[in-house]
Amino acid sequence: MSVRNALLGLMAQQPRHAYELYAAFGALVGGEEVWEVKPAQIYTTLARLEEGGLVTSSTTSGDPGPERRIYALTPSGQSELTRWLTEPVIPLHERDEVFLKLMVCLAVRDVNPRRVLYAQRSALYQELHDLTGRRAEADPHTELARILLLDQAIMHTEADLRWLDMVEARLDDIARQPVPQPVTRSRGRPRKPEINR
Amino acid sequence: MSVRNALLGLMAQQPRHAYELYAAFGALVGGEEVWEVKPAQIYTTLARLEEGGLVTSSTTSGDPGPERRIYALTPSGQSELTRWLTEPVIPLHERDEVFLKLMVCLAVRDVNPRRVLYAQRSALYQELHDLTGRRAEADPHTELARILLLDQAIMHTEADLRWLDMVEARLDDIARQPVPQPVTRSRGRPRKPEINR
DNA sequence: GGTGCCATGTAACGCGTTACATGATTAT
DNA sequence: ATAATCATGTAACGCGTTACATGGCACC
Repeated sequence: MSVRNALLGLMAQQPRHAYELYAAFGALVGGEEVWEVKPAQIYTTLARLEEGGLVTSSTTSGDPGPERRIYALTPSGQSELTRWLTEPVIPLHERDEVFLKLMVCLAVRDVNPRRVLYAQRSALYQELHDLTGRRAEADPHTELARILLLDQAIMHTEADLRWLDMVEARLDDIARQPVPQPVTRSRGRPRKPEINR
Repeated sequence: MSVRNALLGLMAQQPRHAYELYAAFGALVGGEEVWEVKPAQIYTTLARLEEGGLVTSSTTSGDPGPERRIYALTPSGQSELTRWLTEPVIPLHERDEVFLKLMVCLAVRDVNPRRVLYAQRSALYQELHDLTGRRAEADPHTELARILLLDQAIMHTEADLRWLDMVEARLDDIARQPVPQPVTRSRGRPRKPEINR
């Protein structure tokens, strides 16, 4: 979804061909390493956009160079772009993989939840170290995009680490509670099972 | 990816049929409203898991009730589950839609970046208010999953709000800088364009 | 002559979504 | 009766991925 709309923005600047969009996207986000997009995605996305009437393409007999398709926004593509820019993103937190892992651990009692916790924590510390290093190297004058993204990533990672601490504290709490029983599947007409009740 | 693996966990508890997995997933994450999964996803995911040899299904002539397929883990499904639980999640921050919107705004100069900023900020405040309200209502003794997830969401939202403040400060800074020129497409053999250099 | 970037795609798959269809059982 | 929930799926699409294939041009 994001890439699609960013492409609309780059075409709004001026019509471009596919590979140019690929390169421009990399430049927009501050380097291909930061937000990697595969060329294949550009081509398939452009095909869908054209199919949806948001862009049109005109073939140019390359001279010099190979034949290219130049993609340009249609009016509906333009309005789609401003719509995207205007409306806020409803954050889809609440869908976290680490959270799921912990819940599965508590339900399955096959792997110790602390193991998940510790593995995650050390991975996040590693990540934080890496991020702050890259942040320190970035030039505030020429690499605005990279700076903003790294700052955001650092803040999120710190928040994740604090959350892990909180989770561990809660695990300590429930360690002194009775052990939850695994769910038994009912026969015939099963009721909706409730886990860790 | 997450749902797939959580299903493996639920089947590790005991073999289950599709709708039971659907219900168990809802219970696992603390309510369907929290992490909504459509039944269709369960069925298609189970088909892929069986195709991949991670689960097997046995048909039971329902008596009473309709005919069902009971899904159970295979050894390779079991090892896949422990693999997932053991390895940490490398966080894919660095792919944020709001960041992309801001970059597109700066490049396109069609919508004011502050508009994006303010829309996002008020949406996040709204979200934060909503989350803290739900958090206050949750019962720490019976709704562990909901509590953990809400705490996480709250921390992330706060981090996002702080980040928006930082971004605004940086926009103030560059407002006193020379305006970046839009990229012109080169002819013949275009070089990789660099935006907002 | 080879390496590497420019440039264009296709095919197939994974995850998730919406929409649709069908029918059994249970509670009111 | 009828509404809700249980229960099972199919079809088609969107976004993203990996892998593969092809060829031009530039530089060393």
